[in-house]
Amino acid sequence: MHSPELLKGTLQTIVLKVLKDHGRMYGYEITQRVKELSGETILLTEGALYPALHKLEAEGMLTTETETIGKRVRKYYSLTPQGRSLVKERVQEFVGFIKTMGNVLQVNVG
Amino acid sequence: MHSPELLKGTLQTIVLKVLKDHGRMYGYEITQRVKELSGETILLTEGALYPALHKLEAEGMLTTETETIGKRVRKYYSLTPQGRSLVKERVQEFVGFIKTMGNVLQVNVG
DNA sequence: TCTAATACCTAAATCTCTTAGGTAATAAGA
DNA sequence: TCTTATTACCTAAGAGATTTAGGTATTAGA
Repeated sequence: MHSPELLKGTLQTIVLKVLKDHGRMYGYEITQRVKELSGETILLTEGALYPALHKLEAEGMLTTETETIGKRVRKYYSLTPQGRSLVKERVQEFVGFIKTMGNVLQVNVG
Repeated sequence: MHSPELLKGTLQTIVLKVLKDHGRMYGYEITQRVKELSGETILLTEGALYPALHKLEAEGMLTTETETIGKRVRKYYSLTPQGRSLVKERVQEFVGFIKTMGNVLQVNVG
């Protein structure tokens, strides 16, 4: 597990990008996908994830559909057009930040 | 200016690394050096910097010497041996985090 | 002489996240 | 069949790092 401090501020970016690449996903699925992509080092906590999803939905970045599998309910999230723009923005922002940090820390981050 | 959210958790790493590369520095000098290295995009706030320096000093990572230039006081910070170890650790941690994020976001961060 | 820059500092508020709790269905193993 | 782990959603209190906003004072420049 990475120092959780570094993760701050990246949650939205991660969620949006994973949704863009994979399409329609539900909350629990997102945590599993991120866990896998990160080699078990990024373990999203539900206490952070669900409020983040709700916030993005309230802002019009995501839409939801509820599906019932057996008696269990799943809430699927998809990007809206606005959400798609936001992903690009956030990812670019992150890449820019990394380049800057590479200069400041004098390290190769490639 | 980068989204300040991304900066969270990186302040200590930045301060330590800049001190390692440049040697003995005072607070204001650190803000200016980081500003310069980052192409004016990382502007450390004093409200974050000074408490961070004090904390690192209290933890034995930094030592201080006060110097008076005219009537103005400067407080110089230097890394202790422990501080030197911490820099390596923090920078490695950051680089690892970036690599992981590269996988999660499917982007080239080099 | 007024403002900007240099130089230090603290404290309240803010924001994000962790921790810790709650509910419930399904799968797997003893 | 009983128990535990996993799946699946959620909220709220607390913690921690940073911003915002304030304070003091010297020096340089217009």
